[in-house]
Amino acid sequence: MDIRVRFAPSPTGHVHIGNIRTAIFDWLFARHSGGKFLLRVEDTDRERSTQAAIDTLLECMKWLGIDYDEEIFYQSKNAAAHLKAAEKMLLDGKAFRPKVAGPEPAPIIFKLPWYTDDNPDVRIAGPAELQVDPAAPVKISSSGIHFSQLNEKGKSTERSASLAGYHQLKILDSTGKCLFEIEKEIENIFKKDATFEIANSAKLIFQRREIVFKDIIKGELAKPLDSMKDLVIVRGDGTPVFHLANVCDDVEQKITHIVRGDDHVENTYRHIFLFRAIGYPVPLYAHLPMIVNQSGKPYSKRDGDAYVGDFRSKGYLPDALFNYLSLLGWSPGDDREKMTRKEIIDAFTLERVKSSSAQFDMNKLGNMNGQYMAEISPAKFADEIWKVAESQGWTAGIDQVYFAKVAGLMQSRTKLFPQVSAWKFFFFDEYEKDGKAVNKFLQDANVKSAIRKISELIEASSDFNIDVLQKFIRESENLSGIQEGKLNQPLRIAVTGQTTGAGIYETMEMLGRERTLKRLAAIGGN
RNA sequence: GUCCCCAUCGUCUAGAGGCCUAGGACACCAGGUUUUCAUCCUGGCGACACCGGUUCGAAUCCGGUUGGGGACGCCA
Repeated sequence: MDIRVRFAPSPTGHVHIGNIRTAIFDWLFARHSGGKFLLRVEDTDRERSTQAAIDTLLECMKWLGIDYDEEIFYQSKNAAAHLKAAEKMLLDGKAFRPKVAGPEPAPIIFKLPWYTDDNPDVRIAGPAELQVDPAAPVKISSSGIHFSQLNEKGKSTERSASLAGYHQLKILDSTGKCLFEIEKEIENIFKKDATFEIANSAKLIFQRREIVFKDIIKGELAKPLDSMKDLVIVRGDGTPVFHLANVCDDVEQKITHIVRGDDHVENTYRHIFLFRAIGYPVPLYAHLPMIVNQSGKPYSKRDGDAYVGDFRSKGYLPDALFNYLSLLGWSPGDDREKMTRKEIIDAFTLERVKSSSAQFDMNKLGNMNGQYMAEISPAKFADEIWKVAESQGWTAGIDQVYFAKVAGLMQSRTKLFPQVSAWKFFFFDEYEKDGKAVNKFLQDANVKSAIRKISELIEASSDFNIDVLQKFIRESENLSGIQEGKLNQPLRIAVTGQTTGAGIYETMEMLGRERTLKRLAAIGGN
């Protein structure tokens, strides 16, 4: 079989981390199996769909290296086919237009089929009974069954469902007397539009049927038909509804496997009927567990970090994010975590996807990103980080060769590209200083005089390199009675304004004699 | 409320009835390397939600309880 899967986002906002994870799993499955990965933009909600959202989606996919096969399929362009399918169902008696009061046109409603003997997805679950509120009549018509149930506290709640779930229905009153038998009236209901209102109903007994499918990830999933309703497939205004469009397009695109978030499980039960009604084999399903945020809640608009673009602008590497996301709800089965794209593709199977939800962990992503960062070649690192500095707008007049040297010094302690902004002290005399650290380390008179001594030693020397700098610092420490090494941190703050960074001797050497002396003089005083 | 789903360290996970005294990773703690910082190395802390059942044997199978999530639109 030629495997064909699709990623079908609706472009109504930014792509968030859950969406893109779905795309990643779809893509991984397609690439692993040698099938096709198709992109379908579900833009039937014309009011909320925007071109900007489509653009950012495409950009995020490209950034993460998720490529797609064939042309992008725009759902809105296939509306005619959706409507045609609905008309056909109307003609075949699989759908109907309810009578509506008022001038607005009626929608088209798909009717869950009454006769399901030839439908392998429907099975008999056994006899069932439901207590109903005798105060409210049970209403039965071609548009379904309507009744009220009493809860423990005696509160009455209304329910309606498709007739399809109520085979062999008998309605009994409180004495057990049968008031209605559905099999006797079913022809009248469907062919002659007969309606019934049965007062004093106390109990419904019927043969329960359920719709079943085998999910590749979750295993066998079933839902009783008596808890399902017929569904609108075309709105009163004549536009197709998601369910119809989605299924028609899957048929159109010859989709064989549907891999999507498990918030769609309930839709699947209905879509299976739609596939059958259209006469297309039901695809195989795999429902992915959700990703929840760091508080364990589903992602919502409030989770600023959820947008894929944010990860990019914060400096995360696409390969790191991809790798991390692939491990959310899936694992190769051994202890590997950091894996190349190819290793992930080779190891990926839907059967190994977990069925419980996974919590997003920034710490782990950060660690993963660090591992990828450490692998970047110095040249590429210098190149990438230059671009970031450029976008931060402070590269004018900076020598790129010198910049590359600084990058080489700083690479091992850079976790995220935007941290480059802390390097300005290498290039400018104006830079941010950590005021607290200055107060803490540079107030002591003895330290100041020791720093002054170092300046003198540097000035008197013709050499300026790591070795002599280290020697001078030790010498000054000894002269001032300061423990060896204790001058390092004050010096760092004096020349960089920061408490962290590369080795202090290397940093001073990189800065050069002139700048170093100038900054030391500003502290030690002369 | 009804229906559906889920449940192993704080987090991501390994685990297909005996290889489990439950393994790995992140985080955390301690020590070491780096005369700073980061990296790195070593060690430590730390979980089968609960109750029953099946079995010689259960994290694993079954039932129930609890907890969490999802779906119940002329949104997608």
